[in-house]
Amino acid sequence: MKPLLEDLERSPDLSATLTGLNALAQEIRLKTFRLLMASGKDGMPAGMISSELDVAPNKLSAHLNILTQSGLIEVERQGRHMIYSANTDAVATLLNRLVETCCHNDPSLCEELSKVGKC
Amino acid sequence: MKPLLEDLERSPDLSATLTGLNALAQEIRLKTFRLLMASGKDGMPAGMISSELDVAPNKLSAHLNILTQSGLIEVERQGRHMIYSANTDAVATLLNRLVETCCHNDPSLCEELSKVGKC
DNA sequence: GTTTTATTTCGATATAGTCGGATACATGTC
DNA sequence: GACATGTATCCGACTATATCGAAATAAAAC
Repeated sequence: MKPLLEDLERSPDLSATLTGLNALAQEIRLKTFRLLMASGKDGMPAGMISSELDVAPNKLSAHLNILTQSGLIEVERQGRHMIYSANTDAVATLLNRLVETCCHNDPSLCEELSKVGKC
Repeated sequence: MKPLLEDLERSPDLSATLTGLNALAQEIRLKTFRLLMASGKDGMPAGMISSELDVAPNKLSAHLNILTQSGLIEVERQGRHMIYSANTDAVATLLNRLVETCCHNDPSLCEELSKVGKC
C-alpha cells in the first residue's frame, strides 16, 4: 500500500529528468538557456552566444553539447554558423516531471504551481 | 538595443535558480524531492525517506541539507524526528524563473509551457 | 587552392561533488 | 543518570566536472 518508491524507481523518466536538470544547473549553461529562450524560435549562432555571454568559444561549445544532448536546445547548421535554439516542448516536459508527483493528497497545494508558464 | 545580456547578468535570481537546479540535479535528491512532493504537506521523517529510498542515513542527511538550503524543502523537528516537506511555493518560483525569458518574441511558442502544473 | 572565419575536439590540469565509515549530538525512555 | 533511537557531522578516498591552450574540422571568400 505504498507504491511511491516503486513508481519512482521504475520511472524511465528519472534519468532524462536528471540529465535535463544537470544541463541547466551550471551558470554558463543556464545563461545560455535563458538567452535562447529569449531569442525565440530563430535562435542564435554559437558565436553570438559566446560574445553575448563573454565566454570563450571552446568553453561554450562544451556546454552547448551538454545542453543539446539533454534535448533542451537544438542545433541546425546554416553555412558556417551553428544556430542554437531552445526546445520549448522539452522544457515543458521537464517541468511537468518535476511536479507530476504532487497533488496526490491535496490538489489545493498546487495553486502556485498552476501559475507557471502563463506568459 | 540588446538588453538581454545585461538583464541576465544583473538578475539576483540567477544565483538562487542555480542553487535550486543544482539541488535537484542529483539522483538521490531528485528522488527525495519527488517523494516529498508526493507526500504532501504532512511531509516525512528523515528515517522514512532513508528506508523508502534505501539510502544510508548519513548520506541522505547531507543531501537533505542541500535541498533544505535551496529552499525547495523545509524541516521541522517533532520529538526526535526531523520532518521534511516540499515547499511548493519555492518550486513554483524556480519553475517560473526557467521560463520567464520566453515569449518576448512570440507568445504562441509557449503553449506547451502553459500546461505545466495543471494538476 | 590558399586563406579567413566559425566552431568543435583533444589532452592536461584544477576543482568540486560524492561516498563510506566512524563519531557526535540531540531527544525520549527506563 | 544510563541507555536506545533518530539524525547530523567529520574525515579521507574516489569520481566527476569545468577549464584552458592548442590543434583540428568545416564552410566561405578570394
